[in-house]
Amino acid sequence: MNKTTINDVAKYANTTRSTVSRVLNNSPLVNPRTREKVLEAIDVLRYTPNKTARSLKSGKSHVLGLVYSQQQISEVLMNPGVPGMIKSISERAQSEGYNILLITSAGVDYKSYDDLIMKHSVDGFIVSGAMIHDSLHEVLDKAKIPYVYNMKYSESKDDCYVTFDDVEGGYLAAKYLLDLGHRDIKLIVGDVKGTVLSFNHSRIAGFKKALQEYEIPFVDSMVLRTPGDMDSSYHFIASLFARERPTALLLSNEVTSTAALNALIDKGFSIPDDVSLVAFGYPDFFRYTRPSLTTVGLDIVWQGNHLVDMLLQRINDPGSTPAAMIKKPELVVRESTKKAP
Amino acid sequence: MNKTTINDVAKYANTTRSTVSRVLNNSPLVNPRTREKVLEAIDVLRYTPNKTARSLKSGKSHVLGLVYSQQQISEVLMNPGVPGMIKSISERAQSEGYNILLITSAGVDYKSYDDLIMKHSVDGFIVSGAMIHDSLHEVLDKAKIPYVYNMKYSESKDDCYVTFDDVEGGYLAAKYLLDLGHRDIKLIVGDVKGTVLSFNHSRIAGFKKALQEYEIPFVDSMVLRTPGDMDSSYHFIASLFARERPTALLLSNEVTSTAALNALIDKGFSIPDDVSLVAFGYPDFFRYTRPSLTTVGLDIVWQGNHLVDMLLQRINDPGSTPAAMIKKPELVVRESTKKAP
DNA sequence: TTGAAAGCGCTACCAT
DNA sequence: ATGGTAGCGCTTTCAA
Repeated sequence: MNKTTINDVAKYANTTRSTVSRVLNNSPLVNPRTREKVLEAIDVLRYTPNKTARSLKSGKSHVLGLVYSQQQISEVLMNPGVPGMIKSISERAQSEGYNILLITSAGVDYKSYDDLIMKHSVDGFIVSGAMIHDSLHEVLDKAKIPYVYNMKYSESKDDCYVTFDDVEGGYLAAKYLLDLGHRDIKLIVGDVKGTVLSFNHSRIAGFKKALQEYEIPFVDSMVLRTPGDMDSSYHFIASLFARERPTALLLSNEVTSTAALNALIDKGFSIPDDVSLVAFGYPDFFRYTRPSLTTVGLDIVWQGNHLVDMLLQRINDPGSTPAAMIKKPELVVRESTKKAP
Repeated sequence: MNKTTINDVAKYANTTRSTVSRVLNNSPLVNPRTREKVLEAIDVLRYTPNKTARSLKSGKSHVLGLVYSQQQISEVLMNPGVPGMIKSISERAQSEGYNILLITSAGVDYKSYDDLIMKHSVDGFIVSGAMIHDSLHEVLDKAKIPYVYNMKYSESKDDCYVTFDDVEGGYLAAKYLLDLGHRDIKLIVGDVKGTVLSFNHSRIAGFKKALQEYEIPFVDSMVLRTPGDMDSSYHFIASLFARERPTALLLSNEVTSTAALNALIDKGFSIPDDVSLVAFGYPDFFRYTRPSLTTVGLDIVWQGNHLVDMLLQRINDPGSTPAAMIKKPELVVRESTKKAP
């Protein structure tokens, strides 16, 4: 450990802690000559201020907690979109003078999670949570710790989140397929502990809206649920196509999309000749599958950056409730879609 | 912020900080009745100890820094293996009572990096670095901050790292292809700022060893360098096959492998009928390509766990230099390899 | 312009 | 078994 403290610097520069501290904090209340001496001392002694002491004094850690729910971490961290978000969050945070503490144990047991939150080691949380413990926001609110979500999580009006317009996303995708003449379309959504997540509800709504424009009645069997992991999804799609022959699939995430693609290829279906595929997710990922997939692209870099910005706003101006940010997704047409057969 | 401090608890329980502290730290030197009262106070007041204060006192932050070099972060964080490693590192660390601080700015400029290191906010570093600043370990050694690498980085004997036996990996892959009758094999390695990384040197050595067993002379053109990003690699492979027709490729990472796979498919080559492919990397990733790829699998979960363990050993027993850990990779045969045409 | 001193929340040593 | 107190390294009044 570098045991050089502010006192060592003061001694070397023939002054006191107070003055050194002023130099460190760019106070104008210090004689240029003294400042010189102090800076020299800092340089010679290779002194750097102890961040922990500063945190204790200021009550701010300049650390942001990035929370992944347990169920997310198992599948989703493998997900190509997540590292991109981690990267954008981390880099934005660092450019603002904050570090990222990665928290992946959330939800394992509630108590440990609570503990972690309450130890004051972070100034706020970015919660990336499909199925975060329900009372999480109560705990956070009670503790007055700022937080932001990557999706609309509760129905509470003053929720802070940065996410995408999934109604629009579902609409865009469905309309595109309908335009191509598809009529037997399945929307495949992830099933998390028996629940359909809010963004999937939105996509379903967008899907219905498009159907309505085409005066096609919605029937329940147009929306199918599958567990989120690769193998389950694979078998789900394979057995679906053993029974039925929809002409187009709307896939709600990267894992399901990959699984569907593989299952269809393995069963001898041709994409897009037999089936058209549209995937929701990280825009670039599906450039690198073969065939490349038409994608409702979610701009994860934008999301990561704004999650940080919004959280910092809440931290710097406690009590403020920044308005949720919602971005329209963009349809990227690639090789996996064509006119209905 | 939860402003409840140890003093509040002491007051509520009609005792002093000292006693509360003893209860918190499970000291036996406290009357059961008093302990009860204190615990009740803690419960009622929803008190949790301030981690920052503890860190200041103890000099330990219970935080581990996970450093990604700038050049890695741009491509490699997108890489499916990296999230797996983050996950395993993070979970192991948490189970040992440590948190992970994600540092992705390393190398942007050396000064900021140095700063970060010196602020004492972490107890040690896990450095995942292809091209970490050369003098990094000098800085760390001078500051007496423990660290571990995910690869053999310097030639120094007492280097701490957890990595894979890449000589064996190169050997396994080459031997397997030679056994299948391949004679025109190219080993494609990433070129990082004009340098071939040590693990690739090892793979080349393993490759040569296998050739030797088959009494095939090694020629330089058997090893080819490509920049690490997806698009460059793609064009590199495409133009290679415009000129030559090797019957087998050894691909040194996930990005290059994906690029090669796509380039070959797009140019109309059949895998494995025209070309056999062997990829180095995260074992599961190449299960999900089509065709799935024969892989020299690197057990990233093992690596992540042991990086944490080794770092904690250095932290808990300063001055100790745990022996490097090296695991033999495993060859997973899948669809991308067959007898030479 | 500078220094002295208090205190952030906690632990640990020394009394009692 | 318990309380008083010093001090971790820093910032920030308040005085000088």
